[in-house]
Amino acid sequence: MQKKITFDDIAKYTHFSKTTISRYFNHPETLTEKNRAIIKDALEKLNYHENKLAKVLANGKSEFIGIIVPNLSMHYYAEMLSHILATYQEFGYKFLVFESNDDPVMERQYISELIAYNIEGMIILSHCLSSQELSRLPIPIVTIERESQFLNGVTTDNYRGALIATSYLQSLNCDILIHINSELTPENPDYERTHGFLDICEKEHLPHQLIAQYLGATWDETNTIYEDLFQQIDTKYQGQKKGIFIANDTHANIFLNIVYRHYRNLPEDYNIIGFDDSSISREALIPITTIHQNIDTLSHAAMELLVDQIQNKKSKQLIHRQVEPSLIIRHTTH
Amino acid sequence: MQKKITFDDIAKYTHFSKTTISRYFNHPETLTEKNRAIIKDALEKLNYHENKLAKVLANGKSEFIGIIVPNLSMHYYAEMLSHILATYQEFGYKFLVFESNDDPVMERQYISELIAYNIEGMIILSHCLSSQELSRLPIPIVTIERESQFLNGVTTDNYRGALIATSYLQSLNCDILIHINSELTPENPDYERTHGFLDICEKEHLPHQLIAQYLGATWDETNTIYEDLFQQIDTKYQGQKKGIFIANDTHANIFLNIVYRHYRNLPEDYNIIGFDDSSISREALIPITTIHQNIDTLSHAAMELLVDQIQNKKSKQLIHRQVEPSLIIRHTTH
DNA sequence: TTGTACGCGTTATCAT
DNA sequence: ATGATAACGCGTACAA
Repeated sequence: MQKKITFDDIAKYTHFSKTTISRYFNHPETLTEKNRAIIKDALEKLNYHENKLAKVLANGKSEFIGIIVPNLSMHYYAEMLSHILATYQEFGYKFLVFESNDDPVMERQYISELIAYNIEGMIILSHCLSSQELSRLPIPIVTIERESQFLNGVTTDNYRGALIATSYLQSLNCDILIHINSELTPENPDYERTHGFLDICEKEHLPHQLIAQYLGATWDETNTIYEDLFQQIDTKYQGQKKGIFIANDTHANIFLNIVYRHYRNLPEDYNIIGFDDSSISREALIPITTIHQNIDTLSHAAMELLVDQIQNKKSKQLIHRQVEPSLIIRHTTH
Repeated sequence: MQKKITFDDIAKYTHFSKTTISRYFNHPETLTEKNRAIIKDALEKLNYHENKLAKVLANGKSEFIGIIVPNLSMHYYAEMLSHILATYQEFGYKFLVFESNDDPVMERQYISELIAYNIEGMIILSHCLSSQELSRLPIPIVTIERESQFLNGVTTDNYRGALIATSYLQSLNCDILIHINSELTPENPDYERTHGFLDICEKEHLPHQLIAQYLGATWDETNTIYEDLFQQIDTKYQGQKKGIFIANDTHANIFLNIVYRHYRNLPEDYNIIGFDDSSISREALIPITTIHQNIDTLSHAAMELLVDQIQNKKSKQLIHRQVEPSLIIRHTTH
């Protein structure tokens, strides 16, 4: 492994000074064309590779952004990370990635590691540290789809999504509208799905039931819970046309499979609608009608917000951006 | 945003020299307990945060590892990334992540960015650059489950996995054994699944068919192709007990859904076995029998290999580690 | 046990 | 248009 080539080497080789070499990269206009060519040549001959760390130390801009996701086993987060990484093309920021696994202690450690590397900003998707705590950190932060009272953040307009889902079920002339979700507090953006469902049902006086309860932490547990829920719903609303709006696509898929296993079919009186438009909704046994979350727009908006904060160090005003969801009609609604 | 505190500030505050402050972190034994306390105190009072970039510049160890995945939409890669990130706890390395999306031009750019940040090593899961090209880079590299002729790498023992799958189907007294996979070249580790299948079938004189063809690039395309394949298989082997070993769980799930939609059931004479033990195999309509790839072991082995290379700069000998797969019997085999 | 002086590879300021 | 010199924040001989 040959010794690393530095500006000094190039300088000696070309009989210029280090400064001129630096300028070659940062202000090439100020060099004569001839000298530019000479330097270009030397760079190739000596096989120079830039050292960004030295650059960072000298000018302070690391071009790093830290990102903390709760996990990568849920496609939702994996897909979000994927879109965030893709913004490299547009913004040039590199990403240092950590998985929090809902451990606040580890998350704090990750954050201090990140800060030690002079990251210019952070994107938080995990839920285990409050926005209040995070807001005290000395770097720009943007959250995605999480509690964000004290921080800039982007979320899907979940309230609107719930409205779209519910009124679509209504338009299908369902006899009973059911929403299944976890018990949530209003700070959580997901709560707006429940909120929207209830609002429209009450305003329009639609027969409805809200099932808000613990829905399991593992797939098996969730499956068991939904089997139970299915029994309840199936007997309670026998013969009625049911419109079931479920918290997310993963759960909708579980429910769909249970119904299908029971009836060897999805009966006409079952209408299921999920949320997220994640891959499972497309790849399910019967492609699932769902509310599309524009993950691409979400992640791009997050990066825009963050880059803005990084560049204009001012921005006292909190910004919360909402992204419009849309209805994807597939085959679990008739 | 207050000015950043440095060793100099701490030094002035405590009337020690910078060196002593440095030693506080790197060789605390050499300080008296009393002085350690004084410094500790000052660090807190002034709210010091370490600057790892400066440290890296001074001592050359960035504690960065670069990692390039093909994408994160396939759970396989997302899960692998997840396990690799988790090794932070054991090895302390931070990860700079890029998604190649099978673009060799971008991948080369990512790599030079990574090298510019003095990464100590790289883990490659993407397929678009040959191990020969990669082996010319001036940093330690380990590959996971890909062509690795000129580089250290870890793979699942796919040959063994195919043997296990096939002989399990044989033990079920199938009349015909079928393997569905893409057309692969022998350098690709996945080829060993086909290789193993053929070997055992021929050695034991088992009736078999190999379907090796293009299987689609999008989910829709793949689905269409498998619908076609199902028609062929279903008519050709009517009444026979079929043992179908499919390239991976995602495809196995697609095939399962097609069969189920057709028969509203999985008939006794259909035996399906996937590969990977990815989440979809557990969460399918009927949990899918599959070959377990130990992703945890794979990623850990990869990190061990890499850390080894980083520490002992020698290692001329190429190392290829194979990880044992195992059979997970679920409900698509009878 | 502690301090001095220099190096790591850039950028920035001020000259020329 | 180009150069000399001093940062950036920390590690490490070597000296004391």
